[in-house]
This record gives sequence, structure tokens and C-alpha cells, in this order.
Amino acid sequence: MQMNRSTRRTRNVITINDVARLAGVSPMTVSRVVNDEKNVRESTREAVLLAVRELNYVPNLAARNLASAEHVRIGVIYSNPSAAYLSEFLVGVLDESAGKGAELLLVKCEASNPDAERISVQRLIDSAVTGVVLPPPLSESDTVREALQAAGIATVGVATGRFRSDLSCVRVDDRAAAEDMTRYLLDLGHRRIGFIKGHPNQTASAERLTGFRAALRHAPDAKAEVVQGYFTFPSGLEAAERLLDAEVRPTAIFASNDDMAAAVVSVAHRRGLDVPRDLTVVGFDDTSISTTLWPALTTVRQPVSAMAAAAIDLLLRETRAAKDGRTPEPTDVIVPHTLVERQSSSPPRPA
Amino acid sequence: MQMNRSTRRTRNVITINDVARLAGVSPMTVSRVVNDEKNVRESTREAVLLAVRELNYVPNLAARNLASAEHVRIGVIYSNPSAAYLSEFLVGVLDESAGKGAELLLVKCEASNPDAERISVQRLIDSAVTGVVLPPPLSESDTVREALQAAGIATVGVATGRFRSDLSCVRVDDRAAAEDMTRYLLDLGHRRIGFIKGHPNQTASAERLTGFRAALRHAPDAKAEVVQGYFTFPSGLEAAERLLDAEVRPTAIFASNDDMAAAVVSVAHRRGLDVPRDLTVVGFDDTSISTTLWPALTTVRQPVSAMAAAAIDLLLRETRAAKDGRTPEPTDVIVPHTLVERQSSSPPRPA
DNA sequence: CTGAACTCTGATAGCGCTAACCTCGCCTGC
DNA sequence: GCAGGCGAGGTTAGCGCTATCAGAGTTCAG
Repeated sequence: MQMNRSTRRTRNVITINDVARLAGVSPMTVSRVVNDEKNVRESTREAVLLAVRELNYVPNLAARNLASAEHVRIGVIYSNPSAAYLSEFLVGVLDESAGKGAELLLVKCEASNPDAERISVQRLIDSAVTGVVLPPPLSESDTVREALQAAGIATVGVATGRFRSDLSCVRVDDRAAAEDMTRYLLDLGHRRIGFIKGHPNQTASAERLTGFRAALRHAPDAKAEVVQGYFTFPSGLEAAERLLDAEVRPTAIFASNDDMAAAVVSVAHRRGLDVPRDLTVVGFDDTSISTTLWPALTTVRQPVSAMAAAAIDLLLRETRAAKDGRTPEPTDVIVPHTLVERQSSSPPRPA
Repeated sequence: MQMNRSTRRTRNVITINDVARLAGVSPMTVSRVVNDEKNVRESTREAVLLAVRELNYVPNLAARNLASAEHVRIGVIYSNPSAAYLSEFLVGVLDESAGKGAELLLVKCEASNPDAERISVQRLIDSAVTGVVLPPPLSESDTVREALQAAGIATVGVATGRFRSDLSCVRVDDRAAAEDMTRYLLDLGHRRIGFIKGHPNQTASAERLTGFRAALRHAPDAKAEVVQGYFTFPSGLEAAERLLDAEVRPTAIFASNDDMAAAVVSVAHRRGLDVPRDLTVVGFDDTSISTTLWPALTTVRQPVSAMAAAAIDLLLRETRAAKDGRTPEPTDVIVPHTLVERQSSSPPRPA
């Protein structure tokens, strides 16, 4: 009762063979053109590309994978970084792995205790992943790193504060970024600057503080006040209270992340201080809170999507190398950060 | 100079054949067991499952796809919903489509004007997607919907305020959710309640207002004050000022989303009002801002991940139906919302 | 006790693509 | 003039899985 099909399923999608037929070449040549390989005459290449466009041919990733790639399955363990971070991160991961034809496996790590982390890692191992990408803060978890290394799974950490010789990572230079931001504050004319440290269990915290101190060394007339924070909004509230209680108030406060910077703004407002006229507040990370608040925060932006993509790329290279028998040295990829100037910073009010 | 491999590439991954050999059955039977098909004797099934566990076998998605699925490529156009929303959404989309072996294609729609939207849609069409999932606010864009319909691409909208007969959608019942929240406020004892409307170009705004009004009808002694907002933080600031300027202040304010609720808290604090003792503030959406603020917001939570997954599932069913020649009626999937009680709400202070 | 129907399982043939090998023609050097 | 090399293709053989169909065995009505 149906029209009789040549073979089993209906396929009305155009394949590499259709293109080959139209272009008058073999499928292999089409494959070469599509994959941008050499050893194809220019005229042939053009003919193929014409046919590709004509038919609106899009390669079947599944088939390409099956035929070429060595079954790459990439695991991502995410705990709870800011949602804004995660979404950008996922977009980067997705774009890159879709293009490279890698299979993705997301695993959520509910709590940040060793047991939960081990369970998450185990789930990935059970799923036979070939590599794992770790966004922060898991990229600095010893438990996770050790478990993966023990299982012999290639791993790339994203946004670790420092490079360590046993883990490839993609990161911005936290120290330089903090130094840039501090110099920006000094250039605006600030000489009393408060700094809120990040959580001590993340190396980025120390790096940012180091950068801050380094910049100040070039301005001997500047005074700094450093207080502890823990990357959370409440810890920022407390730190801000402490900084603003000083007998001589700072004219600028540099918080180690945006959440704490937002808390500083909140405290300033409650004390009747105008931001930025009475107090400049700057953050770090450029998460969504920096633009949903008023005034929008001046902060340091990391190219999260690009970093995630770079991590996938690095991971693919490492697994490929491992398959060839080589044991690649861990790589340290540093991507450029940018200083985003918004409305929460200005020169200090003249005394 | 290398060891001589039987055929081309090295494959050290265990396949369905390994399992079949160990279990002493044919690969086809293993496939049946793994895919949970019937017509397999219980003893056989157990033997296979044992072998699967023994070898830690995980099916190769690419191969499964190539052999079975009809080349499903799902497009997602995201513009800029809150990052928190997007990340949850992406997690849901990824989990579901990875499981179903669908290829994913993300496209960002930079601006929210018809031209940018048309370009995004065109990119998807050029990539030969078989279906598209639209997160808000694009799920309510006429431009996008019409362009996709014209191209004959199956589409599912997520979190549209209402069901419309030409587009399948997955959503919560905004009206009922707003009604629930309002009833919650009434139950706490509030009788003067301010409401901040959402952007008029989204149907959810009207639905939420309708729900609010419906709940109030059961409390004739309650007084409501409704002002316009636009889902943004600044618009929330303005709306809050207006509500709190009234000669008799409301004891509770229900903002149509969390950003505006956050703005209300900000204004309240600036006026020296304690939240929730002097003013209860509740939001809608449960985005990350609701927990990064102090006090954390009582709000309505949508199961975003589950909705995204449901959308993918629905889309797959529709494309499959379309392939069989059937033209499926658009479906309206309503998922349950939940009221999340946090610290921004309490009974009104006794007069 | 036979044919029909149904259950379980295996053999075969690809899905769309590419790795590895092969062929053919042309150029180069001696 | 011929070995050797190289560039531009084609040929073959799968990648790991499943649709399809063809049995073999089993059940059951008549």
C-alpha cells in the first residue's frame, strides 16, 4: 500500500554521493574538499563546492564520526558555578564539540564534598568517556583530579588560578588581570583602595591578590586595605562593612568577584553613599549580576565560551596524542581577558 | 615499524560484538536487550546484561544514529534570556538530545529585531535542521515562528504564556502560578498588595496578571495596586518607587519576575524598609538573582531543564510523525510549577 | 495431528562517511 | 629513454549499530 522503497528506510536527505554525482567526481573527492584537504585541483574543488551549495549539502556528523573519529566522548562535570558562567561555558563546549563531532556527557556534581565528587567521576568513568573538561571550581578539586588521573582519563581544567604540571588547563592570567584592574583604579586617581579577597581554597584568589599588590608597588603613595571574603554575596556584605567602617574610607573597592562587588554596592547604598561618586566599586568575572545591578559593574571579563572551546580542542588533541602512544605534556593555555568599564567606577570625588 | 594492525585504525573500545561473543548470542540480540525491546527470553536478557556489565559496554551513539535514526538535527535559537535560564535550559536540551542521539546546533540571535531573527532562522535552515526548539523570548516571536513554518520545519516553543493552535509548546501555567503566589500572600495575611506587570509583548505578562486578579477575587477585603514594568531591573526600580509612594503603602509586592523583585528590594532598602518585616517581596522565575540577593526571594520556579527536555522529546515525536506522513496537531504540554518560599516573605507586621 | 500464528534469534545488508591503499599520468634527472 | 617521484584522483573496506527478513521452535485451535 506504500510506494515500494528500494531498500529499507526512507532517506530523503542528500548525501555525499548525491554531491559526487552532481559534481561528476567520486565521493572521496567530495570528502576531501569538504574537509579542506589538499591534493585536489582547484577546478575540481570549485566544482564540488558548487554542487555542495546547489544541493545544500551538510555532512552527516554521525557518519563522519563513525568512520573517522575514534569514538570521542567528552565528559563535563559541573558543580555550581554561577549560572551565567555555566551557560556561557556550555555554549562554548557545545559549539566546539558539535563541530568536532564529539559526544558530550554532562554530569552534575550536587555537593562539593569528596564523596559527591567521586560519585560524579565514577559516573563518567562508567560511561567510558575519553576525556573530561572541568569548569571551576571543580578544576581545582584534588579529589576529582586524582580520581581521573587514576583512571587514566585525559583531563583539562578551565580557569584554574595557576598552572600545575600535572593538569592541562585553559585560563586567563588572573594575576595580570587583577594588576590591570588595579592600575585602572590608580589611573583614575584612587589612592585609598580596598580589596576583598576570594575564597582561600581557590588559587585564583591568591593570584588576584598578588596582582593587586603588584600594581600598588608602582604607586607608593597609595594605601591598600585588604580583607577576607569567600566569593559569596553575604561575605561581601561583611567585608564591605569592615572596609567602610575604617576611619578613612577607601574611595574605591576592588572585590575579587562580582557577587561580592554587588554586595559592596548594596552596603554603600544602605549607608547613603553614591556609587561611583562617593565610592568606586569594581568586580571580577563579568557575571550577569554585573549588568542586572545598578550601577552596572566595571569588571574583568573572561572569554568563557572561547575558553570552553579551547579546552575541548586541547582535550581532543591530547586524547589523539595518547592514542598514538605519545604521552603529551600538560599544556598551559592562557587566553586574554578584558577590562569592561561600566558605571560603577569613576575618578574619586575631589576632597 | 609499528605493530601490524588487522585493519586500519586502532579500536580498543568494546563493541556490541564483544558483548555478543561473551554472552554467546548474536549482536542483534544484544542490540535488542540494550534497547529494551521485547521478544527476548528472560534468561537471554539476563545473560546479555551480565556481559554488558562485565565489559562495561556503552553503545556508540554515532553508530546507533547512523544505523537507525533518520538524521535528526535539532536547532536551538537562543537570544538573551537570563543566563541562569539559559544554562538550565541547555542542560536539559543536552541531556535529552544526547540520550536520544540527536545532533544539536546552537545559534545565537544577537538582537531582538526581525532582521536578526530572520538571519538566525536562515542559518538553521541552511544547516538542514529537522526541528527547532525556541526558548523564551523567541518562542513568542512572530518572525521566527513564521519563518520556520514557511520552511516547513517542526518547531516547539518553550515557556510561551499561552498555547496557540499553530505551535506546539511546553510551558507552565503562568496564570495558575500567579494565582498560587497571590493566594500565598493572602494566606500570610496581606491585604494591600502591589503588582508589577511584565513586558506587554509577552503573553506570560498578561497571564500572570490575570492569575493575580483571579486570586484577589476570593478576598474582597484586599486592595491591589497594579503598575507597569518591563521585566528589567530599572523598570522594577521605577515601579517600586511608584508603589511605595502611595499614601497607604502595600505590605507586599508581587513582581512579575525576579529582576524586578530584586529592584523592589533595592528600593525598599534605600528607603529604610526591612524586607520582609516591613515589606514582603516576591518574584517569579527563580533565576539566580533570587538567591544571590539578601534576603533571598520567595518566587515561582519553573522546571526549566525538564521543560527543555520535554521540548526535545516532543520535537522528536513530531518529526517522526511528519516523516510517516502524518501531520501532527500542535501539542500543549503543561508542566507543574512550584512555589519556592525563601526569606523575602512573611506575614505583615501587625498594625 | 496439521496448519496457522506467534515467539525468539540469527544472517544479511546497509546507514554516510573516510582511512588506507592503489592507479594513472606527468614531470624530473641522469 | 627510463627509474623514481609526486600530485590528483578513484577503489575498497569497513566504523558500530540496527532494519529487515528469514528461519527454528512453540503453542494452539480445529
